[in-house]
Amino acid sequence: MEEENGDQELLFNTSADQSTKKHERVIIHIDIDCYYAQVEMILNPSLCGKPLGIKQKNLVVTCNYEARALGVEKLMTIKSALEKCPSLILANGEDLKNYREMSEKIYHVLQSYSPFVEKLGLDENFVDVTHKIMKLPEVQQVVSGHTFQDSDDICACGCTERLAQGSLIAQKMRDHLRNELGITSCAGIAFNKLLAKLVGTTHKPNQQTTLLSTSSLSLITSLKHPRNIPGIGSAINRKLEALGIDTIEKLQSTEIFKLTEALGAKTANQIQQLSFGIDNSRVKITDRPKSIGAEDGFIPIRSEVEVRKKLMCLLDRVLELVEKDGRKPNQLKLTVRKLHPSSHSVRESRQTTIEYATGTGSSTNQGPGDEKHKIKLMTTLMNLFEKIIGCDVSWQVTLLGISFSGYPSKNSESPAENSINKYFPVKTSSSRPDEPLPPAKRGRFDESVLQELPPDIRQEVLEDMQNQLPSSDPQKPTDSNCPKGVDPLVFRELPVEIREELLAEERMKKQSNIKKSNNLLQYFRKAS
DNA sequence: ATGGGTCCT
DNA sequence: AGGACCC
Repeated sequence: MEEENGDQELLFNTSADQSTKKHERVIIHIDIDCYYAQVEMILNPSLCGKPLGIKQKNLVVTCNYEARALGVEKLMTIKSALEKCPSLILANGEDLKNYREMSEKIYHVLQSYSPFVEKLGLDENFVDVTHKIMKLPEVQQVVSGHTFQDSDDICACGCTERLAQGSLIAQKMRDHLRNELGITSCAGIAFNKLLAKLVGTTHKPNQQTTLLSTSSLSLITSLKHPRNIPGIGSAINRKLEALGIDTIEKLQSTEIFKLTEALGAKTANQIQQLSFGIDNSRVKITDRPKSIGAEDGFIPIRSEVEVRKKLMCLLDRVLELVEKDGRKPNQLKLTVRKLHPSSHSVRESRQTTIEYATGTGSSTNQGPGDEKHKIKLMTTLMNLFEKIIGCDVSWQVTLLGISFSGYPSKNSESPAENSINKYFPVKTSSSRPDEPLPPAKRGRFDESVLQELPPDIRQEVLEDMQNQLPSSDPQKPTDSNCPKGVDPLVFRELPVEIREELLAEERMKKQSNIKKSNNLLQYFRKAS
């Protein structure tokens, strides 16, 4: 069972730094260049070559590179953008329909390279292509595109070749997007999601960059400020600043208990790992949306008549999306932004269960049939509105949002005999509860098998694989999984990379019945 | 901010 | 239901 690479890698797992299975995965992050602007230029090619800004309300939310060359920046107000660049052409980007459509086309192109595609917003995708990496007869280490900070040393785990191959796949993806959709993009290639995303931004636009594993600390510390790490937002940043932590290095070296005090154990560990470039989170296949909604912000309104009008408009927009989706939601949420007398605004929401009448298999199309339905929904929305406004005497509302959720989950309760087991009958949980899959076989499956499956079953299988693979599972929280035989108090005080290393070894031991422990763990064992 | 989304508490 | 994060 452990044919090729199993034994020898495990037996010579000596270096604390570049060891065995550290960089198993190959992750590609694809980021479309100035997304909204590109879509508008494709829809209206006469805009090409001219400075173009996309506006929402009184903001330029993004702009093309011609506009950037003239000083326009993202999130400028319309006013200051036009002062900077009087020749700026503006397109309204409040209706996301066209952007959603192109986003789905992009997703489908990427899916043709790997089933493991995760969307982040409308213009970014992570793709896990680990299973596409081949053992090549000859050493092939030509990287397509840029390499981040070329360095001579080669990681012992063999990831250099894998990442080089990943860069070739990324190049093919980007060529495909360009040729089929006319879309230019950037790509980052690395062994985890964090680093793939970060390295992709080092050469923009329309370029790609590969991070070799030996440069990962260099990349992450080049960000300088913790706030620049995806996953560290404004709230965490405020707390870090209260601790005087304003560089990545300080975040790396802060005692974990200090971070835990301020942020809780889970977040503390997560962000300290991020500060070392460690990110074990999986690429999660993006399935159908869990919520479908629409919002509109506006100058303050004060009457229920106006609220009703706004809600009718929003409801029409969101019902169109829900109808297109085809599923029947059973939850309806209203969110309201109230302008508080004091000056700043507050969002509140109320949710309720509904019976959604139109949709799926019904014979009614967009007809008078669902007028009654809309009226019912309007009634429940106004009831929710009252719950929020309630006793307020002179309220002012500056935003309304409607969102439908609670869609049926495909994986309903008893898949017992019918689905996965039919295709993989022998080795599911029943026969040998504690026997893990051989490491060499994990993550490598014959895709032709997948192609044969009915689409719904295929999705189920892929999700199942993702959920079962221990190799790339997010780290379990903290001290509770201190390795066996190690003093938890000692464990807790160790630097995060060492803890990571110990936990990785612990996981490997559980997976395969390794006999010799020529590794870090033994040094931390209590004498027995 | 804008108009969306996700997940965690 | 709110709050954090992402774009």
